Amino acid sequence: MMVRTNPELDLGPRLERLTGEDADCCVPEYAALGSSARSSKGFSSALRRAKSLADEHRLLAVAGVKRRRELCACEIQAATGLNHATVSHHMSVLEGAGLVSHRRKGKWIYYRLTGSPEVKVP
Amino acid sequence: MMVRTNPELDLGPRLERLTGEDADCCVPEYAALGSSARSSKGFSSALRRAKSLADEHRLLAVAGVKRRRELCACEIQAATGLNHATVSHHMSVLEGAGLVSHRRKGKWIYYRLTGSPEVKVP
DNA sequence: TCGTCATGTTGATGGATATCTACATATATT
DNA sequence: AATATATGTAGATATCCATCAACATGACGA
Repeated sequence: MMVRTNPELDLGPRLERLTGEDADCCVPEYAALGSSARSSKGFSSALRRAKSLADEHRLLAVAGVKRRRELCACEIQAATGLNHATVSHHMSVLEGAGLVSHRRKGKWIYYRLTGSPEVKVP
Repeated sequence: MMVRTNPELDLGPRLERLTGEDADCCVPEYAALGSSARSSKGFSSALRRAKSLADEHRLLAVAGVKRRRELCACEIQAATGLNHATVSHHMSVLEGAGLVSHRRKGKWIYYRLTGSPEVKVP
């Protein structure tokens, strides 16, 4: 049986270090990786977008707006079955994350997508 | 000044009904919209993916794995600064959402992405 | 201007979850 | 076998947040 590792899994220097004399992989280098990724362009934005979609009712609201192009708050309330106060809260979260915007038409406030409702890891 | 609404905002029958004699927009139709979107293909999957990315440390772990192609648990621990038990919990959440998989190599367990780490609203 | 409808805001609360400690399991080394 | 390292699991706790009732605001019509 081959001992050789799958070349696709070969990570070069790091894996060599891991399989070499010093097997300690928890080096300070990875703390830097963390802070670099955390401060990368779009990290906090992606986090807020993910948080805003990480709720069943908010995801439902966004899915509904995506289908109908725009929905007023009371339509979203009917679609979700929630109290109007809760809908208002959810929509402000989505708007704060930049996923939806609103316009007023008389008594109604219509929400629509500001762009493609998706989250990409930076 | 034109009273006509922006044609891009014209929603046809629904908007006509809204501006017509019957201004009630909270019709049962929208409850059906909700249940249809909720049961649509990929809704629960998208929800779990969004939930799994809606945490700073999990998003950081995924971003790190995306950059390095794979990371072992202790490297993720170093990158996040968390307790190892917390890292283990987070990685099982990500794996449960189908975002990462793992392989064992000796004492270490390496995590990698199963695909593109993103969330799309169905 | 008064009443009604649609929506936003505030405050309280229950439930979800991120986190850690302590213990258990797996692998490798001596 | 015994020890050390890496990781998983269980339970406890603290924090976050979704939800609603109550009140406030804004718009329209009588």
